Amino acid sequence: MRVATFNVNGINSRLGALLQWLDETRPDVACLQELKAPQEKFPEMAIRAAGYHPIWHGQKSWNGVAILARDAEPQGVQRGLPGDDADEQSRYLEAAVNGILVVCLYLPNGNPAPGPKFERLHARAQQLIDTGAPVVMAGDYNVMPTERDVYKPERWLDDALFRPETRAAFAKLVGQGWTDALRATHPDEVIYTFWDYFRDAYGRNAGLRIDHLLLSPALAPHLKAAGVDRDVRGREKPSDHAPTWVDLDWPA
DNA sequence: ATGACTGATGGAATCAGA
Repeated sequence: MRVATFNVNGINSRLGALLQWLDETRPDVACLQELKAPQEKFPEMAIRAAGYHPIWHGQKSWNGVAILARDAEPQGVQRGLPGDDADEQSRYLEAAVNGILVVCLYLPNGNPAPGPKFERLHARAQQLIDTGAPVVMAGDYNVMPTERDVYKPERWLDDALFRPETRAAFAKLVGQGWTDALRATHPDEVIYTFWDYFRDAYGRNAGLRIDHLLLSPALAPHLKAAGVDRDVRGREKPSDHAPTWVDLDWPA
């Protein structure tokens, strides 16, 4: 079973690229971020025609997240990160697919630093760990966990994505018992998931690893492989992120 | 230190992204 995450940076302007990638790689679950579309502008028919059952949490102008499930209906849908009734941003979705709880999240950028805190995500993530269920938390975390995950670490030291407190918050999250699937399967490799549109960042491989798939203790033993569909970033009219995925030994 | 590039909004110029 393959679970992927892809910050599409506008689902309607990216629809062709998204459908091509879905057709080529056929992930069983795809978590999407930055839909940049209100609820009623989600291209539901095109997604269904591609063989996927979508749930989504839209928002005008920015944000917006979706979970697409191939040949399966997502169950028990939860919209929004619990713990703050005043939070109206569409950045968090939960649903069960094939017996796995899938979390699709899009964490705030945080700039200008120091930016938002992680408390609410820590609390929810701990609750999910405590259930003992197989969980994958996939999405755009806007955090480079270590120096290996930035093309020029010294230039990012004072940026919210890489400041020590941000990295510490991510490390604390992982320390609850989550497995960073990309890093677990490629301990020493330089892997990026994002390249800025500016100054030919992709051509220079000036990238960041900020899209992550975290596996709960019940799911981590089923991890078989993980990777980045890097070539998608090099196509016409690309998102600035590339799709990132895990393959699980789990019946689809 | 700054700006470069892209999408959404709204119908030009500005904001947000990371």
